[in-house]
Amino acid sequence: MAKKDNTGFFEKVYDAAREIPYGKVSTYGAIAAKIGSPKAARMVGWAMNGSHAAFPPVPAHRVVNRNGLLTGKNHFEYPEKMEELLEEEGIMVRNNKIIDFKEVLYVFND
DNA sequence: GCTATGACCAGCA
DNA sequence: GTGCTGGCCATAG
Repeated sequence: MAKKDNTGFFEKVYDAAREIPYGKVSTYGAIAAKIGSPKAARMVGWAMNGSHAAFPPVPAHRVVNRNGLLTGKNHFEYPEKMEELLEEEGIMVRNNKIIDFKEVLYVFND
């Protein structure tokens, strides 16, 4: 808390995404649940759609779907950019999917 | 104010 | 086990 009123839902998503530490990933549902809307997972994805305009930058490459699949890789500068970033952080990616997903999955603390 | 969309999730055939 | 449909919340037009 101790946070001023953000622009809205979007800023909350950005803030949650920035909470993800290096070498870790998270899911849309987890972020949505953290901000108080476990059903707004879709909105989370859409929020990330404008994450490129957010500052500080949001590590959207650390945000994947429930299956650990790089669903939003298509929205990056180029599709393989997401995989590169993940592998750069020590996260193994195979066929657009994160290996040992549960091991690199970051859990938010309330 | 209503309709359409969105990088999802869960249930059902 | 795989594929698809519905629902869910919030923003933009």
